[in-house]
Amino acid sequence: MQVNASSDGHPDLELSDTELSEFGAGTGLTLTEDVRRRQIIDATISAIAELGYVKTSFARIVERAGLSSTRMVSYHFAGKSDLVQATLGTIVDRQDTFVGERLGGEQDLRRLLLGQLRAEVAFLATHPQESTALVEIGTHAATADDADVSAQVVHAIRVGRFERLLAQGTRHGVFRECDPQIMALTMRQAIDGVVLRLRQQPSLDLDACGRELADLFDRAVRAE
Amino acid sequence: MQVNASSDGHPDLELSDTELSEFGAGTGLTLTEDVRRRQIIDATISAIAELGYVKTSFARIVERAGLSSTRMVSYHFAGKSDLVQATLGTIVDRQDTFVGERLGGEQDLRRLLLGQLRAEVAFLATHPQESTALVEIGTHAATADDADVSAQVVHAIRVGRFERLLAQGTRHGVFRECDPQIMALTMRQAIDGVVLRLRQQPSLDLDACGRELADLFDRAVRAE
Amino acid sequence: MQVNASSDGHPDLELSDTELSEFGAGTGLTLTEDVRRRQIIDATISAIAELGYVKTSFARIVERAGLSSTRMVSYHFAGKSDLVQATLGTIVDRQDTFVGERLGGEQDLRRLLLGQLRAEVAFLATHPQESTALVEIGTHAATADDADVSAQVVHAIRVGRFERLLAQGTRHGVFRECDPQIMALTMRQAIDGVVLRLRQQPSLDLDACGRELADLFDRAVRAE
Amino acid sequence: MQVNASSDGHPDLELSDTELSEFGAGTGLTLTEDVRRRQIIDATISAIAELGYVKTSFARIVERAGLSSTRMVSYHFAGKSDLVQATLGTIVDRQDTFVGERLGGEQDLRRLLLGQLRAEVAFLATHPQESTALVEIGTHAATADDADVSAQVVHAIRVGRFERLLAQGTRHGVFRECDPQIMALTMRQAIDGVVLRLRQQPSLDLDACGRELADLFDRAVRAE
DNA sequence: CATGAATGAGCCTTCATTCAT
DNA sequence: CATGAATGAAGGCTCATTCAT
Repeated sequence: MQVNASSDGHPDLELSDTELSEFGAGTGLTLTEDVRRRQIIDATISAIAELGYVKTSFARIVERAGLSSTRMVSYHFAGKSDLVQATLGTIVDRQDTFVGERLGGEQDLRRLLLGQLRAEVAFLATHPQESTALVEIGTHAATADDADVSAQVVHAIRVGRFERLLAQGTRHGVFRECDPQIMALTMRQAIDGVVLRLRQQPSLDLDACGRELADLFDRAVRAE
Repeated sequence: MQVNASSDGHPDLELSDTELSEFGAGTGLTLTEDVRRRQIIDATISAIAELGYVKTSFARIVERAGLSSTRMVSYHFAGKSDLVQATLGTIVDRQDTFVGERLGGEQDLRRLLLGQLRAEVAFLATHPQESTALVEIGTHAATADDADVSAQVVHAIRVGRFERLLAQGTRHGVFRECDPQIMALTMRQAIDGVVLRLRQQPSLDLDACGRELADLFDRAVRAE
Repeated sequence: MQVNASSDGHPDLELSDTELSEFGAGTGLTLTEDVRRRQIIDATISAIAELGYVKTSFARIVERAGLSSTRMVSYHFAGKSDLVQATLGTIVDRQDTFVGERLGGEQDLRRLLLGQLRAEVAFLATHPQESTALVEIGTHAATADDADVSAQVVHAIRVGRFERLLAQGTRHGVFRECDPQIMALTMRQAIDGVVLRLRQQPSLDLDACGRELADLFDRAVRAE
Repeated sequence: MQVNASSDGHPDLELSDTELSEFGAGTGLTLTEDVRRRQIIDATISAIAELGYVKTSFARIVERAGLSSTRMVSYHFAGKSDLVQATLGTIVDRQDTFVGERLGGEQDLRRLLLGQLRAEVAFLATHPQESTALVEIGTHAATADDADVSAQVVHAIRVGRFERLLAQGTRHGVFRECDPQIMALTMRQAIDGVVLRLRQQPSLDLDACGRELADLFDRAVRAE
């Protein structure tokens, strides 16, 4: 994955889906993933999901992974930044796989957009920890210059797909004229809002949420 | 701002909005309690906005306020939690005042809802630091059980108004049937998304954003 | 009261009962005691009794006294040391008065010694806070060179009486030959032990304790 | 030392008594965990003995141990509480060993009781720092609810043995009928009193003290 | 007689990282 | 491949005291 390389016009948020799904592999991981790395990453996901990004430290991670010392983490990852990046990549991969299976070879742009929305909410239902961790990482990446992962990257990954679908749909007359950046961002934020809500209200009916959001944005984008 | 109600007027932050910001750095003067608190709160807002919630410490705050030691902060506030709470209250007050002036005595529910949306985006244009800090505080309040401010409180403040307007509008047939919780949450998240976006793209046309969001949600909620 | 001046032979622990009871007055207090000082001292006693010497700070004291700021304490007392000294004096005065009334004009040395023992335990029953605070102050005075009150002074006050009675009794053949220092110290510690025990076992039968201790030391000191 | 039982053998302090005290200051060497812990504990004992419990901080401890930073302490111990607990355990172990050697296989209850008394005073003569630190820890454990070590535990350790010997002796008719709690507590306090006294009067003849106390309690408990 | 404001030093703890095997 | 040991920096907080009215 190359963050700054893009195939066509848009400023700096253009990453093909193929490139994006390679994100998790960037540090040398292959299909025969290092078991230790995976163990640590899973512990990181659970820690971030349950403690929040801020309270997640090497100490908390090794506790969950049942490792002997924090040295284990810094041995397998270059640093905190690297660990977060790898964790982010892993989550994105899993979500991509999940969503990809759901969408199949769907070609209709409208069904593709709304399907993406609902699939991401469905992913939240089956992978609450990954989803929560993803939002946490995204949120904190946005904060500081020396953040552990680039805000640009996370944003591109998480908003880009919606943006491309919208722009394409508008060009084909499927969707009305609108600012795809704002609309995509709102979609992203809407899903993340559900993630946040789920924390305070674990009984939340996610299926209904998915339908509600799909309906909401269907009305918001459809050509008149 | 009152935490449990929808009306205005925060218990201990009722200072007039006259300018106090010129009380600057390291004068050595002993200021009156209220002025000092305000000075510290303003430094806190700017610190959170620029550094993010996590990197904002007493040390960073006193640097910005030009105070002698971090002791100054813990002298005027019971603790970090108290400071954050007071900061939150101050920001919400300022936003309430701003939005209140914009909306005037507007009675029409639709114009009230869309006006609230656009006014909050307008507030972001004139008060970017307050807006950013507000999102940061809200985000981190959602994280941990022992957060400095209650997630419930922040959520109620920031989402409640939209939710009430939506429920009311639906009852009166102005808006279509929809889940007011999800819709209100999405509005909240949409605005916060713009705040986040502004950080990476300071040239963002906020006026256009406001219109875009108003249009988006107008389509999403209007009775058919 | 003059700590170092003594009327007769023993090294540095000789203070007449009269001198001792003036201890509390040494800082200018008269019968028409300053109300504020008394208020602060009482708050100090209760704080030390309930929180322990270590956790007792100006902040805790003003809380209990309902005063506005710690400045109130440092205004009425030269410093922490002065406050502790005055508190110690007040407690010793109260105990002296209590014990004095109990012993009346008793002349018999054995009854005087055992009566002192039992009276001090009785004081503990009616004045648990004063007693606890007294032990706390005594204990912590013994610790460091720059302690708030001189260990010598506290020791002289609290052990001296027993020592003099013992020495006198031995001279008159009422008590057996023994080291009056060790014996007096043990008496002091025995009573203090009851104070400590009372904390963990508030249901303790203090009357029985008093009898038990009196019996114990009666056997320990009586001439054979 | 086992907290809940009367026998010996502390769970994690079973290091042999071979001399390790020459592992001195700032060698820069990385020592094995156990040795480092012992070094820190010894520094803690000396600090508490000389400065008192209250003034003993991580900073004072690392000074004495010649370590580079306070981080060294929190690296080897879970926290202050853990350090105090380990220190307490170490001291009790040393005293148990010392007293055990002195008493040998003594079976006679009276000689066992008085021997215990004298052996503890003898321990004070050879291990003044341990003894002083022990009293300091015990005193401060008794104070607050969130003390570093439980008052119950310390009391059980330090008074329990006397109490059991007394109860047993009374059952066998060796000692008179008396309240074993009060009597044991008084013995404990008597020995602690000598510890306190030694601070102010280092020339104290501890051998004489031991004899005096043994005589005192022999008279106090013997069957008539 | 009383008060508010300010202060520097110290506390224990947690952090991610580096140095050695 | 794995580990133990060590580290400096920073965190929020409490302390008794002093400076001004």
